[in-house]
Amino acid sequence: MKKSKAETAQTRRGIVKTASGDFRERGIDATGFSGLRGAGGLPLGGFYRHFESKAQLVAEACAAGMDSLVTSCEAAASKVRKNSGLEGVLANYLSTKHRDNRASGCPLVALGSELARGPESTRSAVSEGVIALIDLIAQQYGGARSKTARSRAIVALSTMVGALTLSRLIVDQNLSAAILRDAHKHLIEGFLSPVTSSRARS
Amino acid sequence: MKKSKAETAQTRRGIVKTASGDFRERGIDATGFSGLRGAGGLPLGGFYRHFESKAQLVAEACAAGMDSLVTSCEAAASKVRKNSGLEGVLANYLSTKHRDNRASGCPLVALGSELARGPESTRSAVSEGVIALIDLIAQQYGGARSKTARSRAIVALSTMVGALTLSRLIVDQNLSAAILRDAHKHLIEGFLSPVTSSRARS
DNA sequence: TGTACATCAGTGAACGCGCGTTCACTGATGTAC
DNA sequence: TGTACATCAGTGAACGCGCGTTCACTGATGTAC
Repeated sequence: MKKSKAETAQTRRGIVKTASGDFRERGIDATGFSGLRGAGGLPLGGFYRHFESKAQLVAEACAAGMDSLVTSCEAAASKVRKNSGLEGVLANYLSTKHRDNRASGCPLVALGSELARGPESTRSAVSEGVIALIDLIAQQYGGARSKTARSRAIVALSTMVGALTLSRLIVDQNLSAAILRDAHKHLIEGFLSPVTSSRARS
Repeated sequence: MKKSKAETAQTRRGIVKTASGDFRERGIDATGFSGLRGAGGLPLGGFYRHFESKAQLVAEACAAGMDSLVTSCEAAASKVRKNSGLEGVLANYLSTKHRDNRASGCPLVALGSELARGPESTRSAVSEGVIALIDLIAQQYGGARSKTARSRAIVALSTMVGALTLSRLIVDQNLSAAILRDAHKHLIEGFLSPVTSSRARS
């Protein structure tokens, strides 16, 4: 039974959305079609009416995941006004809540090592998201065009990704939480004291 | 045909060693027994004379990978004398050579997202390695006992892991290299200017 | 030290299972006239 | 606007494949006496 164009588009969007969460939750390789079947429980075969292959779904799901991360960071950045947007972004990203919610969290951390081995189609979609994040953070540091602001943003994003990665695999819950706390504190302090470090060079 | 105890131990070590590299190169899930077969090309069945399951091999291979990372960082830290050990560690870790050699590189980055979903047996082995790395870096910052040195070490390791992760998946080679460069520069500058940031707090 | 036997590392075929993908089929949707 | 037909989203069984694991078997090693 054929569905209307509107229904078809909705089915497709549902598949991408649920797959995006499923991949982050359980990993790409480890998630089979039986594990995802999007909105309405579409069976195995119908999948190929919407996507050429699993690889194509992976690419779209990763792109969607990065989009939603960028969107939520933008929202967090604009909500906080007393300090700066960075505080809002960090409070979300470097939280135990984020650490414990893989499915709706940062795809870079949830899928990082799988993505690095993935096809370029996926990696280029994710790369665009990374660049958008760098731009967003650089804006908090004084402007997406400024070279130093971009460098600081790159380092900040690296610290965020690394800290969340480590906090997810460390068994000791105290250390896991300390990693998030230390990274948060460091980035905020570094943000409040502009250009201190390079002056102190020997 | 039974082998001598010495030969048996050597076979086992060979399996763990090659598996450790193979897992980092292609991922744990994606590497089947046909893909690894350690020293001497041991066939599928013989594997179970040495290990209870694939999971056990994974845990041992990850532990071995972390051991070799810690060892190589210790060596790098003690080689450099003019600046400090940190410079040596960073020069190795945040290099394009490390980025392009997954099989012999940092397991945290090569397997990070897979490890986070893995069993506790694997994660606790890796956690020990992380703690050893934090200790090693904290020593460069002034002592593994000092609380601030440990915090700085945690942040530094986070930045290292995140920067390498990002540099591996970014498609644009210029940006990929810039990420490593920026992280390296930031950590060295931060190292040379102790305790600047917290004083500048508003 | 020499002999008899138990151990167990290595061999390679076989197992069930879930994967990604293909297929013929269905019937409502959308289009041509 | 009404009818006739082509399109194609969804269905569910089936495909080949490689996975992790098990198995009966082999023969040299290591041990008991």
